[in-house]
Amino acid sequence: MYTQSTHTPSTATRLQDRNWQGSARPPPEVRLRSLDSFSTTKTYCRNQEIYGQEQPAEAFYKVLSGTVRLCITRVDGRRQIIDLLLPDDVFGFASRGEYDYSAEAVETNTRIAAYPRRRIEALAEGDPQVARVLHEIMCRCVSRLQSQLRILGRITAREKVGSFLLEMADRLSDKPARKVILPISRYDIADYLAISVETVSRSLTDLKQRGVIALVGTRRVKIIDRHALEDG
Amino acid sequence: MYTQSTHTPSTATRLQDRNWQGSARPPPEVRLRSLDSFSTTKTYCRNQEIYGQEQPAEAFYKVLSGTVRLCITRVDGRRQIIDLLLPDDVFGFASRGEYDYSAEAVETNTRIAAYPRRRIEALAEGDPQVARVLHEIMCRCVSRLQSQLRILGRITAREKVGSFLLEMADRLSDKPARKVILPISRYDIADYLAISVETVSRSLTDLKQRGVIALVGTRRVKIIDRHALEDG
DNA sequence: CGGGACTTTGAAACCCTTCAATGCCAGTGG
DNA sequence: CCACTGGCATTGAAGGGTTTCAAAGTCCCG
Repeated sequence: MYTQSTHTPSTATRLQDRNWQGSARPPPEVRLRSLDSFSTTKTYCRNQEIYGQEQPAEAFYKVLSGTVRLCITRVDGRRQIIDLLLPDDVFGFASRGEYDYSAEAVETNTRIAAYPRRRIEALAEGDPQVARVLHEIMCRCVSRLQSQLRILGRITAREKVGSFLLEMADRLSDKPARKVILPISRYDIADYLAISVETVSRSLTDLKQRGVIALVGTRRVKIIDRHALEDG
Repeated sequence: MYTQSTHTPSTATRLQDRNWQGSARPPPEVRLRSLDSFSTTKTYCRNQEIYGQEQPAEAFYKVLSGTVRLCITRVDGRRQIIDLLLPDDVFGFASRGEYDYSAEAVETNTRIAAYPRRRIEALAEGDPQVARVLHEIMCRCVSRLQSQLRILGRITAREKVGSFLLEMADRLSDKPARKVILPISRYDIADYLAISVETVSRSLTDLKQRGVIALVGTRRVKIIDRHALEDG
């Protein structure tokens, strides 16, 4: 089902490897090599569950490569994607001891690092740097969820799809990019934006015909008129 | 415009005053009286701004009484409410040093405690308990935003309004309550659920006529059929 | 080369938005 | 005391966007 490997220094991954933001005085770069000795890396298959809803929350996870979706399935069978995790994103927070949503790998060869919650939290008790990094990670998570709320709050499907494309372009690249390779299918986009698959497809076709974007195949998107995407 | 008062022991408020959740071993109750000596309490008027978008993020805030909305106004003039803060909720996190949204008091006599960010973060550096509480607060924030995403992800307006009523009932009371007093107007509900005011009104009327809820005046809602509200 | 999943397109029904008007209520001033 | 005003809430009707159902087209992988 999956391959598992203990962490090795050469493939070192850190829970967070960036500057301490949100603080007025920019502190030195925080490298938490100490955390990596606790992490375990697994490779997941397409659609494979990383953890299930209502399972005890025993670890934080960080996406090394690939994409992860947090979902919930309603009683009527409809699926909702609550969050989409890209490389370097951290997930697995739970405020009640168990996960509120299930986490699934989107594609085969999705590599995930798992950090045992208790050990990390115990570490944070003693090491302010660890606590600080945890805090920044949470801030990023909040920021990501707020962005998604802003997208879901838009009125028309074209606006939602347009904002989604921009969001992906920004998150998948360090600089403002003109080309995006969509990490998920139309179905996933639909469940992420709370619109039907057909509407997703029609919106993309619409944006293409308006000359706002260009499509190469189904996953490759070129952003031609960024301003039009922002306004809807 | 507002009244300001330094903190006094008699009206002691804590940044967080609950058990450490999300951990396997339940630790003793955490009372952070030390943080309160740094907090400043202000009373805000109806629609008064607590902080503005893109202002430097200099403090965390906790709602003591009343309601706060985090909003953004689009270029087309439409307003979106990204988050709704009720008593005991903490807000004001920023991942880039400045606030992403503006915060406004909903009603007159909204009391807010402000905790200077730098001092709290400095405290957290030295006191693991502070860091721990900060972490739990962030978890609650993430949980709240995910709930809102779940609501915005529903299809029909009736489902959205129904979920919103349940959410308010759960958040405004410790136990599952049958009666809710809505803290915000129809306009605010509309901007929070990303539907028009008229649709909010029609949805409520619809739910009333189906016997799912009862309305006393415009703000008082009695939940009659909780199950129907959950399913939509 | 075939099967299956994914994507696109069409048409009808439905829901929501928009525009418009009315109703309601509290606060204010005559 | 009453009329008036402004903000909020409700209701109606028309138009437009989205969902749903259906079908065809495309891509990928075994």
